[in-house]
Amino acid sequence: MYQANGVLTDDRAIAMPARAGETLFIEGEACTSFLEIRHGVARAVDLTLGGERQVTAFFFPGEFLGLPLSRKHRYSAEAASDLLYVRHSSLNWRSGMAQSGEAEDRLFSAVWQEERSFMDRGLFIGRVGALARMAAFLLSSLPKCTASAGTIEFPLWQIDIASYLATCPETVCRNLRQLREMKIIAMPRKDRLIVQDRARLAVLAEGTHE
Amino acid sequence: MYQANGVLTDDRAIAMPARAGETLFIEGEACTSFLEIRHGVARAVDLTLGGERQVTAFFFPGEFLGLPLSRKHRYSAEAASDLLYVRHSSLNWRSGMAQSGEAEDRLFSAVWQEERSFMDRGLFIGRVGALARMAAFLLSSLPKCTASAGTIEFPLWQIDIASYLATCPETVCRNLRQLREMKIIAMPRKDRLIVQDRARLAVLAEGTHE
DNA sequence: CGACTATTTGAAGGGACTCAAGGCGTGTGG
DNA sequence: CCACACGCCTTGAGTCCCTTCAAATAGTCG
Repeated sequence: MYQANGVLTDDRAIAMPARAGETLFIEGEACTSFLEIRHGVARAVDLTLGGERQVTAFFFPGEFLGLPLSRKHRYSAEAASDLLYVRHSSLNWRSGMAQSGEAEDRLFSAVWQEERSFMDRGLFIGRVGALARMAAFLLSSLPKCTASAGTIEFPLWQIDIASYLATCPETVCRNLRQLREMKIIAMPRKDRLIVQDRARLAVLAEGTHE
Repeated sequence: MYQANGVLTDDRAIAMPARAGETLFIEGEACTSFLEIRHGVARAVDLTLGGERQVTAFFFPGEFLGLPLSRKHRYSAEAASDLLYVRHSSLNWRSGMAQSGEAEDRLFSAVWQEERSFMDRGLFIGRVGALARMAAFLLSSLPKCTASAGTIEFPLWQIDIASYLATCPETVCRNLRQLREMKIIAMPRKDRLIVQDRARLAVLAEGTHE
């Protein structure tokens, strides 16, 4: 089924479906496989000892998660929306390591993409003001979503966005409403989004400092 | 100077000094080398388009940063304190990739450590309450610092901590004072720290929920 | 000794969280 | 097919924590 030169990009692999909320893998579990998102969004979840739950990253179509950097999974992953994903064998990952050149570069670029996903969250939350955080998040995430004719599929629950942006669901709701009233975005459906004024969204993302 | 089996752990490598504030490498620069911290603390810095500056990670003795996952450095790094570090060649990194077994595991564990550093920031900032963020940060960072007889070297500027924890310097100062007044920590000098009540520090890190 | 930066402390104001209640959508069972 | 239950979204009001602004002190380097 798999070929060495297709470790990360075997289009013939069969995509598996998952319903929103379904668990994909659990922290501590053996790292026998890693995932590639084909459609929908997955979320990385971290539980602190006190029982607090945080969404630490979102993974969009084309992105990888659960890469076998260690023997056990380093975080838990769930379907944030209905999902299509491919489960790749970690064995092929290791064999691809032995190769050099293009195959090696693809592996590293996948690792960097995963690392970047976690790094981004810090950059978003680090901004002053909940609206700036929301704007920065949208600006960065929307290009990764599947879109058609300007309408972007954005199948995230506000509860997940709130946990990800370290705010409360009410604030997320109010911020989205404000962006709509400012004619910066439009939401024809709950899971559809249109960016009407990308420039002003970028200004908001920079924070309220001026 | 370097040997293949010592790609990441060549103790004979000569440690270079750097003064606090000195730039180690810059985002976008070619990835010809990566760094290992021997003494002191380094910081990863990210500049947004609006000129905002964020400290996105700290790197403590024994940790690696600037790993050559891509051709160009993915973030900037500076000395957060006076520093001793080793500059490793990225060429040796690539050669170590070809090996299997223990050498390969060490490489992956270095990558995971770097990724974890960025992930941790999100987990800290994600907590409710500035005191909880500070407590969680201390609890996680202090074991990585060099210590002797219970006194921990903690050479971080409060301004850096504030940027890292997405708060203002005044709040960092007030939180540290509060921790001192609660007899949870002591600071015999500005860059020295003693944990007097680790258990209560852990309670605070869980947040003010109950 | 003097300039600069970091830390400390105080006061005031605002933004986000909490609490509470109602509306909406989806899926289930009768 | 309809009624109901459940969870998510929405909206409002009040409170508190953190930020901002301001000023004084401590520390560092020349």
